Amino acid sequence: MTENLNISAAEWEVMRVVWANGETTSQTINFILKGKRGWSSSTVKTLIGRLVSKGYLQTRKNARHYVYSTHLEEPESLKSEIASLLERICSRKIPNLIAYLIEKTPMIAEDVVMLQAVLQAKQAVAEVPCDCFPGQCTCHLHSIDSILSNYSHEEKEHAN
Amino acid sequence: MTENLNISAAEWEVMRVVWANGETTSQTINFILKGKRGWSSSTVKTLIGRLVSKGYLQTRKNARHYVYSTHLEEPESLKSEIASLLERICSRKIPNLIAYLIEKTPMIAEDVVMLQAVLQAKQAVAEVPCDCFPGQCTCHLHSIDSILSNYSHEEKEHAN
DNA sequence: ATTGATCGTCTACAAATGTAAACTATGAGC
DNA sequence: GCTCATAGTTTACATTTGTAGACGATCAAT
Repeated sequence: MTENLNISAAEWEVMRVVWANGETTSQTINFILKGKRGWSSSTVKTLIGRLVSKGYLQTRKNARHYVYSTHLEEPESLKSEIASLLERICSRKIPNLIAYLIEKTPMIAEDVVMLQAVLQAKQAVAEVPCDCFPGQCTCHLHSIDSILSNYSHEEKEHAN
Repeated sequence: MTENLNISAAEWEVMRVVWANGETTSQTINFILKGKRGWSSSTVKTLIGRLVSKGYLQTRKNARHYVYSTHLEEPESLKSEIASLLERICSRKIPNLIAYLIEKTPMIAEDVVMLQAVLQAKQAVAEVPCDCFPGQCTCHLHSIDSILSNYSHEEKEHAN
């Protein structure tokens, strides 16, 4: 479901236009991104081209010219990006990050209620395993020093 | 507080080691990342060097060699990364993303309680403004078509 | 003092990304 | 049918990133 996309930041700007407008002409994309980012039409053409070749945009010939559309969903794509980011920290710390997001995101009462409901339904587990590689998280720190002292004299030569 | 970092994915691996271990020798970083990513010591050296020149790692000469440390905090750095990501969607949709994170993140009862408390304290606002550039979000979609029809005949020549 | 291991700096190079010009094909207006 | 504007394709080029070898300095052991 949340497979690895690779949509660069600049390409994402193009995707947003297509997500917001559905079938979209390059003229529209151009107009919007010239306004938002000051990009020349060449730049936008390149980005569209790359998205097409990556398979993230589809083209359909509409009379004279192409119309672009996408099979990707915006929310799914963002989830995929977020998921990659979250791999950067210990999974045990994710709830703290969520707390931070709740605090810093402005939201209306409905949103708060909705989140309360989600939390209400949340099934807790007995323990969340630390999924970090030893030495990259304090959960596992203990092992590192001892391992290191053995290491120094065996693999050094090949370490070069 | 959450200023723009630019720590690449590979560099982040090095930062994690320093965050987990505090003052760290290159030997330790090397050992851990050779294990986790199979990187040669050259690769790790380059990454350390880049982090030092970007000012994210500090060096201290400890007798024979350097010891690396950082002034950045891991949670702050991740917040900064997340914040940049969230600029990719309409701020009105962030609560949905938070809901998704709550659902998909495994957590213990304590975490759930903690989040409930945070939500309890959450101050809702009357309305969250859509901060998207017109044409990149359905909130503002209405304006685009009309703007576009005017556009076609004035700026086209310069748009080339 | 010489030698070798260690580790920091310099150089290298391919791939991805941001940005854009040049070229080309084609439909629309004259 | 000819010309021009529009928009897709190709080529270009600097920067960042991932990955690593070569070079150089220095401490430790002999």
